Amino acid sequence: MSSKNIQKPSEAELEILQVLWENQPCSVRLVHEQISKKKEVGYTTTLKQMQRMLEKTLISRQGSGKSFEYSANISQDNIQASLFDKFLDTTFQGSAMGMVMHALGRGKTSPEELEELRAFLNKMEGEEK
Amino acid sequence: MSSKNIQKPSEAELEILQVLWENQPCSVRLVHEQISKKKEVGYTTTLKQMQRMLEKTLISRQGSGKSFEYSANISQDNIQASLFDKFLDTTFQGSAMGMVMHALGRGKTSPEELEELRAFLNKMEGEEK
DNA sequence: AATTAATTACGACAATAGTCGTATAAATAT
DNA sequence: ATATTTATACGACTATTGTCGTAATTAATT
Repeated sequence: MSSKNIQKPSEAELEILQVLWENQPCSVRLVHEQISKKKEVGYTTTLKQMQRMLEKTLISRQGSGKSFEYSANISQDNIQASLFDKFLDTTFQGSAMGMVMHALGRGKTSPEELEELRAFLNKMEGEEK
Repeated sequence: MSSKNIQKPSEAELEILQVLWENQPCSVRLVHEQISKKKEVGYTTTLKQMQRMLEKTLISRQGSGKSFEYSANISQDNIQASLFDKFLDTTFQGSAMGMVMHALGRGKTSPEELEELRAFLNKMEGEEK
């Protein structure tokens, strides 16, 4: 099996991981500020959340006393792989094509991206022998 | 805004909706049997779940007394659109291309599907402007 | 009509998620 | 040294989810 048995992070945890992946290592303060841009929430809420993630070893930290810096213990790729399959299954009945077409058919994809995708496709068919 | 403010169904609710979309209108019994193929769970659990979904008006039913038939109140397309955006955002930072490539790069896509996708792509570029 | 079988209603409980308030502790500024 | 600010620790509470057991109801059998 390719994707390990990662315990699925909750919605809020995922948001925090998101910030970490882009800024780690960083402080709770920073994470909280980023999160605050998207939704209103108290500082201690974010802090508590991260403390729990620490216990679950979803993240880790270095430093001491008043100044800690946090980092994610899982890579984004890992999470993506792990969540993707589940999502595909429950929402698109496992049809990757169904999802891909939905993704492209939303009208939010630029011609450049379509071109990029086409190139990717060519590359895949090339390898596929 | 294109996708309405649908309250996100839980995992278990989604599984039930899944069955409904394919069999509606149908009984709790049928739903439960389908669910049972995937995981072990008591009949009353499924029933309770569906009763709650009824309250939330996620589904509705017709009939009376002992024989009810249930149907989903939301279309699969709707849910897909609604969940897709959220998932894209939290897991792939909003990059549809990132997700599409992940989907294709898993090595689980058949050549036929790739061909199908290519055709879809051509069609899109044709329509564009 | 009485018994049996199937279905629905209801209440309860544990686990998880999300949210804060308050208390401590540490660093900084006065 | 003290006061002030800023972080962290900790406990608590609410809402949601997932799970059932048990009771009540309805339909079908005998």
